[in-house]
Amino acid sequence: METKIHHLSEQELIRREKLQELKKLGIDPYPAPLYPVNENAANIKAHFTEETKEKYQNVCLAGRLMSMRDMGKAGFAVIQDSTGRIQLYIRRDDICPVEDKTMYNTVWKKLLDIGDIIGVKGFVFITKTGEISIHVHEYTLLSKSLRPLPVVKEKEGETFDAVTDPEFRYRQRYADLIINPEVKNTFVKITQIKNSIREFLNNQHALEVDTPVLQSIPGGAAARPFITHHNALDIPLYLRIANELYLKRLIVGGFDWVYEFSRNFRNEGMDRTHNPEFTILEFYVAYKDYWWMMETTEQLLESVASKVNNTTLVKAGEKEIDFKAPYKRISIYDAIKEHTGVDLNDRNEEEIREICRQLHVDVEANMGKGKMIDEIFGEKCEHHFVQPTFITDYPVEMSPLTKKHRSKAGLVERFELIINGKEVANAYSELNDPIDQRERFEEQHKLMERGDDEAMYIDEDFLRALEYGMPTTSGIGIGIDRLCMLLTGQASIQDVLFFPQMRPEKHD
RNA sequence: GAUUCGGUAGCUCAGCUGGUAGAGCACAACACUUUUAAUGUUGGGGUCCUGGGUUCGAAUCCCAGCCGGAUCACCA
Repeated sequence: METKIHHLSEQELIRREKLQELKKLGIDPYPAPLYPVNENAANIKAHFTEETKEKYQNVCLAGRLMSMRDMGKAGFAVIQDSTGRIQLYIRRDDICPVEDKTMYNTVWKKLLDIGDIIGVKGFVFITKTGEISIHVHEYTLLSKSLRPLPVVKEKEGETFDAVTDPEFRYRQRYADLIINPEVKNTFVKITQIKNSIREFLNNQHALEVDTPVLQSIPGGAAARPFITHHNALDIPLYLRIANELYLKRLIVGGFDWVYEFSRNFRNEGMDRTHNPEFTILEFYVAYKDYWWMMETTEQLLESVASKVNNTTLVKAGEKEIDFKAPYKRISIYDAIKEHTGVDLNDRNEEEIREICRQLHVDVEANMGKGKMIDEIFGEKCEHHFVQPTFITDYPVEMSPLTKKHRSKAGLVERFELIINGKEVANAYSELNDPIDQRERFEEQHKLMERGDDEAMYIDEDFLRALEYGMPTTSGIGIGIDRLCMLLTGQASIQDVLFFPQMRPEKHD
């Protein structure tokens, strides 16, 4: 295990020597007993005053040493616990009231390092310069750190030597979290967002469920799956690209409202808004349609935004986005008309192909009508929608799981929610006609035979479920990572995932 | 996948038209009992991403590769 020992830097070697010194002094650098913490940094800083100081005569807290300033027979240090940072004041003669000054002169001043985790007991006071601090009368080493922690300094809100290298931050998120406190805040907020969504849904008596991640037919979306193999069954299995078909089976089974935070896996490119695994919240509600779903969606998002940010406004670069309901609704044809001047109503495939040529939208020869319309929208319209906007009534060819529009031929009852030029949600009135569904699957199957590797498989079991009868249902998928990016002001999906996918590091 | 920018000490970075590597912090030593980017003095620390090439000589120029970011393409 120590084959790398000769690659250690000077500072790492010194820390290992200190480790041995500590052991020689009878100090266990990784002690087993619990440490009786009774306070934390944020709490003390929020509540300590001259009036309340009696309550802070005997505090015990633990954290990571972030800076040390020795001044001879006394010194200051800063520890960071899960709530924040607080200063310590430590004096030799408090720590070592007797002749032997080892615990101060040797252990504290020489053998402890930035990055070590220690526990302290003492009382809270305010220094001459007004800093709430802990006057330490006893400390305990709780974990020795062997790797130098990048030191980030700060003065009057200005940060010095911040570690900004994205590679360092994503590969060593543990270190990123220690030294960049705002990163931690982002992830705490992400959990608040998810909790707040759960609260909204649970208040409406929705049921949170779990459905299979390993699926023998990867359905519910058009995407390339990851494939794996089950040894005992000797069958291929796919990591799910969506959970839609399973949630609909549960609607068939008699639940009125089910939801799941679905970790999905898609074997596709990666960039600022795509990670191979990502999270979609899907929910399905019986006896509703996509108009109802638009209202519910805008209520949900307004409620979540105002709960986690105390405002419905968020900044996205230069732009300001308002999550306050209601959101603009526009059909995809009207959106295209608005931004290109072209009316696509009643146009056939060849006419649309010609329009694409005129608009300089690149289309392939094998693209059908629906796909070309989607291309025009994506290229000419989508980026214009900065404020939350529902784009409605998509062409049927793009939507094999969606109910046909109640009054517009060739279209389906579907909407996408666009925010800041990106799709955040996709919803529809669910197709519940088993015969129509079978035909749509068969069309997909033909596409697959023509080589479309994102076409859907025919899922016989799902069809069997629909044949028992599924109520009219509306369902939605909300891209949680993208929503979190918006609500936390992060520009990259890597900043809302603790451990974004990276190429493996080479260790020699 | 394409284009582009980057990779130098533990961290942040400098290093020009080629001449054998530098700062601040961190680290080590000494001093200092209310400091706070603590301070003062002294010192140690480098596979300049990797491999080739050009050259008397390469961190620097050229080629290939690895890793990362950004933009584009595909997608959510």
